[in-house]
Amino acid sequence: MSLRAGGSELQAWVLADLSRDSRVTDRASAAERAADMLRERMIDGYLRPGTRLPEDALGEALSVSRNTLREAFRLLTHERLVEHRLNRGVFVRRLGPDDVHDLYRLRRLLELGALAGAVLPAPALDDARRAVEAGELAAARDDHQGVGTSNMHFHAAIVSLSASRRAQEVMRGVLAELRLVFHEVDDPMRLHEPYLRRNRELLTVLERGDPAAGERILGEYLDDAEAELAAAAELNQHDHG
Amino acid sequence: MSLRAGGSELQAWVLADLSRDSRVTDRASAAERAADMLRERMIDGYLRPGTRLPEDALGEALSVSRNTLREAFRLLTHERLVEHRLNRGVFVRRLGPDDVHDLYRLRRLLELGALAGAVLPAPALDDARRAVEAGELAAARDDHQGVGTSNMHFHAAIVSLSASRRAQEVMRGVLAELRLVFHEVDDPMRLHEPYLRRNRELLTVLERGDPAAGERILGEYLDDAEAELAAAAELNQHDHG
DNA sequence: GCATATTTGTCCGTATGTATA
DNA sequence: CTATACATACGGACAAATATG
Repeated sequence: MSLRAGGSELQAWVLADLSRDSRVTDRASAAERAADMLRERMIDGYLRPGTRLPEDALGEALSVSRNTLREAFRLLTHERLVEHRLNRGVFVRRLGPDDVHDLYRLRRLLELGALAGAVLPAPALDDARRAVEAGELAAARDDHQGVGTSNMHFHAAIVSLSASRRAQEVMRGVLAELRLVFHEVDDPMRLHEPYLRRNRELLTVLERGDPAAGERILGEYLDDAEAELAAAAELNQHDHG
Repeated sequence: MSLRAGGSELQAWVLADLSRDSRVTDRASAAERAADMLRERMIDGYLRPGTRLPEDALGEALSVSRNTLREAFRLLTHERLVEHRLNRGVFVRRLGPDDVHDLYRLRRLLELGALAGAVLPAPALDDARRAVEAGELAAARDDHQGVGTSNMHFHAAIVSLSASRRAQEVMRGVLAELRLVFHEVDDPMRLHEPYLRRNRELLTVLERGDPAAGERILGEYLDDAEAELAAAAELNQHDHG
């Protein structure tokens, strides 16, 4: 069984055991749990940009009512992970080059600002080091997903040098949006792999307590990554309208 | 009639003609309109921090169903303007000193970063100039509310130098949260008035194309404002538990 | 500590408006 | 223009949790 839906296909196995995704099962409301499950599927690439999310099929798969699912959609809409087309339904967002440029302008404020204001050495560098090591390990195992994830963690750790919870939360949102573009790139490994060396290099100068050198390295990384992702977004836009 | 609610009192006149607040009546959904009205009441200080927002009474006052109002609550929760206590209801948020410090760390990233990356002169400086002039006019008229509002607009204009839509949106959220603290200060005029001169000064050096001097002035402003608001938040926390 | 009243959390059925075929 | 499909919003129902006396 596969649910044809608006041009993109929603494979049944994506929905398979969506209802028992027992990470947060308690504490949060039903809507938040539903949003958590959908967010995870988007972040790990199973729900690709452009996919339509029909209320009835998803509600059934998640074992929640339509109202509850709509609440989950609202949450995801505000995270910009899905978009609401008037009277047409909810779709996984597809980012264009403009979005990529905007996201990277914000990343520069967050990451370079956090670096400039950091007092080194900081506890957050431990998180950064762990992320670098995890990335190198994942690359050795040819684990594309893992390389991407630890790259995200590394840059999230950079922002946490700012010691602002809200800044970290904004960064989480930025990275979640960017994930949507990562999955449009044909070879994610080729995208992330060259950055492993730079992350290591950046970590080294930060541990040496040299934020100025860090800003230079980070700035170059952001420029390159922005260009590559913008190209991917451009390409994808022409492919699928 | 006054609705006793959990310790804070929800005066009837606050709700009086909440339903015909005819600014955005079309285009937006009922939930968004309801959220707009509530947000406005919080921003202009009629709904004070700690106030409980009962679904029943508010739904009636806003002429929306409970489901729609709950959706409005969700929007405001995401903006951190209200907080949801499970099975206890929704309350206007009360910020502590920690929140103030966190918000100012984020402001520094956004505002100082925007300044550092700005190419001057920029179109956004027009917005900044208008805000400065509006602030001086409001002060001359002893319009406290107006002074505060134009100060917000001025700093929003600073961030828009970053040319990032998302950064501006984050800044809007930050300023909305800070409003909640402004209303805890006994004399809002005393809070904002000394900053009028600094805003004018900052505008001048920016128009001269000197971002470095701007960063110094802005940095001092942020330090002073943070200290004052943190003190206000501290005081308030002890008053109302 | 207990019983009652109130409020919230969740879900359903339905009526209305709007876009698309 | 009609018909269909869908989103939007409403009102009601019931269980669960909480506040009140």
